[in-house]
Amino acid sequence: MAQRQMAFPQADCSECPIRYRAVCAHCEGDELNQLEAIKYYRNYAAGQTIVWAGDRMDFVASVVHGVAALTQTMEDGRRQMVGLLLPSDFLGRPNREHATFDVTATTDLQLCCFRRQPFQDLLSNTHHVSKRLLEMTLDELDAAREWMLLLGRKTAREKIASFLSIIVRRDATIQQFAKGGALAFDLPLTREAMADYLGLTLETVSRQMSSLKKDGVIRLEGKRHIVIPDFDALMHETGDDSDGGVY
Amino acid sequence: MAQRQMAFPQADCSECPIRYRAVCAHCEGDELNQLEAIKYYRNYAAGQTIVWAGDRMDFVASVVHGVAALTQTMEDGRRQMVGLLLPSDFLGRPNREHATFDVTATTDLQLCCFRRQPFQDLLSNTHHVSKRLLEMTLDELDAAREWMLLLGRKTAREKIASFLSIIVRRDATIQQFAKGGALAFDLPLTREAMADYLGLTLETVSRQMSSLKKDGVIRLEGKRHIVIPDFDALMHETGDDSDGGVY
DNA sequence: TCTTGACCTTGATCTGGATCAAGCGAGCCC
DNA sequence: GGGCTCGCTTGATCCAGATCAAGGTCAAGA
Repeated sequence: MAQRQMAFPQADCSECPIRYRAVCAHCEGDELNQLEAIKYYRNYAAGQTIVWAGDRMDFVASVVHGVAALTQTMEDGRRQMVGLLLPSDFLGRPNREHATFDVTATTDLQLCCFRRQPFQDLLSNTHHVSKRLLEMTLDELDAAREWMLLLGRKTAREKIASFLSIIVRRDATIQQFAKGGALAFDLPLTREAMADYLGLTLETVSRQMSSLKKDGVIRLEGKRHIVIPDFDALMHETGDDSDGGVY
Repeated sequence: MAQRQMAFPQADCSECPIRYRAVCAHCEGDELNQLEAIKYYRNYAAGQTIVWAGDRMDFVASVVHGVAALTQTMEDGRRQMVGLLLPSDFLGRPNREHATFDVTATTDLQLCCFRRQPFQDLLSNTHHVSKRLLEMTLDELDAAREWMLLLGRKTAREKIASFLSIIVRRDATIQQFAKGGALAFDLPLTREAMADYLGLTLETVSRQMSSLKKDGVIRLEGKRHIVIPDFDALMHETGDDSDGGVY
């Protein structure tokens, strides 16, 4: 546990002109050209909606930088985030014309889009792309199941600690400092978006952040900048098995 | 809404000797022989554990009949169900040696198992099997996200109503009666397992079932047999959009 | 027939997080 | 500079669902 091993995802792939490691890591020659031909970039400002649930969606995409959220909203306004997309994550579902969830940019965001129909054609012909996509989908399913445990059974404090540790583990930009392995990063979400992620209200999020701060588990520099002096101490607050889980 | 269309999954595939529609629906000749060669059946009694999280798992499987549950348990005993497998559902993850979650039979259960390594080999060579598996995994991910909304934002009453409607929609054995379209079925889960599914305690499950009964939304014949006189009335209790959702 | 134990129901009470409400600080526009 | 608005914090109060506790039902087995 002392020498924690973290797998930082790489948003860019230096050999790949598409800069989209997730899909094209093993593409070569003709396949790359095909992907190049159907790709284009799109930029969104923080807070902008990319698609609404039910909208026609004529592309699939990969996050280049920034953060996007999938959310569901009930008729009376109750909202639940159901997906958080960080750089290199995949957005959209092949063989589905309409979006199932609202997608919004929670920070400034760049997407690398592929037109859906030709992308699907490529999928049919290129086995390793669909294998990769299956792998990614299975990983997302595992993440969703962890998230379900969080939503169903964890306390507010455990939810906050778990959320912070998830961000730390997934965000490639987080710097690992020398002294004592303290971690520092900016939250990519408002308190309200965190509440939607965790199934809480924004007031409870704020209170629990203050409480973790008071207890020295985190430091807050400004509203968004977090310093974690001792990652193990944070993990201890998550309620998860202490031994790092999967072996 | 009056003439509700339900897609009942078919557990058996009459043309398919493997009786496993989900995977082999479009397999022919040699592929079928390959699947036949690596398949075997296993039976479990209600309550039995199939694998523990972390156990080595040398097979993948399809549910032939009965119901299985994937659950996660925290150190202090809090439990959350994260998957519910009905007939024709798929169990196990290709390219993963060890189970991530506990798997238990919640009713008497028969699995059609395939040895994992040769199944993976088949996946690599047979495009339509891996395409089918991707499709199934994406469906499961969508289901998991609905489930997250339920866990994070719904009230106890809405959770129970949603659970019942999910069972009705997914269970192929449910009889549709002539008069008024009333539905009747046996719950495949104990109150405790329902609580684990919904992120509640078993007492709250029991109380809300009684409440729905008192209000005439459901009838309870014995502990487990449910009659739903008016499916729309039940749907109205779920908190979901009334118009059936996806279009 | 009686006992046992698994499941389930119901009542009384407690509490974590929701809700309602006020105020703060920092950018931004006039 | 003054006034806004947005994001956030903090306090007071409330309540849905948890917890604690008792008892009911039914099937299996002695």
